Amino acid sequence: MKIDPSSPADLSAQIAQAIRDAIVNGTLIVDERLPSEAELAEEFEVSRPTVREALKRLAAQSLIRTQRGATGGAFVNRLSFEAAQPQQITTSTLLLSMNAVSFETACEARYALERACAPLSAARRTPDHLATMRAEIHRQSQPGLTDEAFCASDVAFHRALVDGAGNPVLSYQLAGAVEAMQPLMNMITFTARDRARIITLHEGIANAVEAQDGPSAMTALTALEHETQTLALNVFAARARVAP
Amino acid sequence: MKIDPSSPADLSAQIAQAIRDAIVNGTLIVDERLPSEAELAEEFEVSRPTVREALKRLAAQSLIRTQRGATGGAFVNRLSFEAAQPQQITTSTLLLSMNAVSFETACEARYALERACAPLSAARRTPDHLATMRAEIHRQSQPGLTDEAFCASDVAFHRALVDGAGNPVLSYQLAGAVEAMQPLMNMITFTARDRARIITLHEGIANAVEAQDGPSAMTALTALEHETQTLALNVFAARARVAP
DNA sequence: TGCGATTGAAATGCCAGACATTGAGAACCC
DNA sequence: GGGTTCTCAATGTCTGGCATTTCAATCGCA
Repeated sequence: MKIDPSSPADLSAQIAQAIRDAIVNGTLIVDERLPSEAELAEEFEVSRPTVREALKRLAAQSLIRTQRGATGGAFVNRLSFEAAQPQQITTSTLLLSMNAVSFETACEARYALERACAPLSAARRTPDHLATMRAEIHRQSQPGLTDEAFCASDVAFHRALVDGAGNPVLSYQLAGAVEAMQPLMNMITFTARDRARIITLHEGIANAVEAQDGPSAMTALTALEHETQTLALNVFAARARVAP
Repeated sequence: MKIDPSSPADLSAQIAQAIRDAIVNGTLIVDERLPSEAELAEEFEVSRPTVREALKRLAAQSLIRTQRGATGGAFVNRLSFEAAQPQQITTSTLLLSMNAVSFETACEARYALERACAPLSAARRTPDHLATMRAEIHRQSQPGLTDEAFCASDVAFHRALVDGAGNPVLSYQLAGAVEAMQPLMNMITFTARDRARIITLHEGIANAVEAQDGPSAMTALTALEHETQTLALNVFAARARVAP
């Protein structure tokens, strides 16, 4: 592992990249302890603060964890889906908000991905997943629910659907798309009639998944997408008329 | 923005989180300049190295960029799909390798997601996307191609398919899944007959997309998934017999 | 001999101060 | 007016040090 002191890039960035490469290509394995900060500083011929900046970069990506004390140090982290999830959601949220991604585009992507899960979820869902879906539908029909709570329940419902596919890779990818859309969804106010229609569609999805009928689930998801798109269109149009 | 000096978490992690929150909730907007390191140090009542560690954490996630010189400083980055892509791929790759995700699971997820893109891509693909797909098919049929090059071309083919959907959110999510699988795919050696079958299936996909026939594209993708799974199964079984 | 308390060492977390380098604008000279 | 130099603020880096945490070895005592 070597770095180029004359490169225009920061030394800490180069060091971080060198260690990252070592982790990705398997030179450093999970739970292995890295040399101490002082040793790394000597190896790369830089000072300790520079090494520390590099290690913080890696810690920000959950690639390493640090432990204090005599047997402490920096250890290669086993990157878990749970640990990677929040970062992916933050990134996805910012991508949507900073790139002026339209509601339409985000919504289309989300439902396209969900339809991909539907057949698998229909085939493999456990009673647990079904119970969660039914519970969230019930919550959504409670009167007096705020729009935020309604959206949160909606997310929980869809996550149960996705998790039902029993494929962690799918769950991971989908969670980013679904959760990242929540800020956009929260911009919508739902009337009682809107909610009723959505709940009916949710019930259709739950029924299809319970009957292990993948195609029906996909059809119901398409209907829900159409409903959501129409709803958003109306809300945004109304808002444009009031405050142009 | 305040931090808790008595918290068990690192000060630099707390500071990074505080700034991250400010970016996500819109308190800090794109291209806005953060206070200088010295000012941040004073505001949070910590030293400058601590502030720097926090900033490096954010830089590692491409949330900020720094510029030297008199008018320099740290600026909120416009997070682009292009900048987020490499990080997502690194994370996905490590998730697969560190969590012993089976080839079967990863492959299933990948093709499920691609099938989600197929109808959109069939409807919207441009001549450019079609040309790329045809070009990659042609490359794959070259004799003497290494397995790595064949896989790389395979990835390029599928990326063209996904990009054809014209939805950046989908492209972003899919790129992670497709690219992260490359190391797994590279473990497979392809015989000439394997390649011929794959190329035939690729041609079927390209034809369906050209004819704007979404359902056929999905069917062809399913066939390709089945082919890939069978192939992998045989390769791994053979390997297990040779070196148990 | 056995066990608890003490101490030592190693590591990270944090700080103060300083110097080097960079880059943009201001001031200056021709 | 145009090019050149100067200035200065900001980041990048280093030195040295202290604080804190944690484990392990050692010591003391029963």
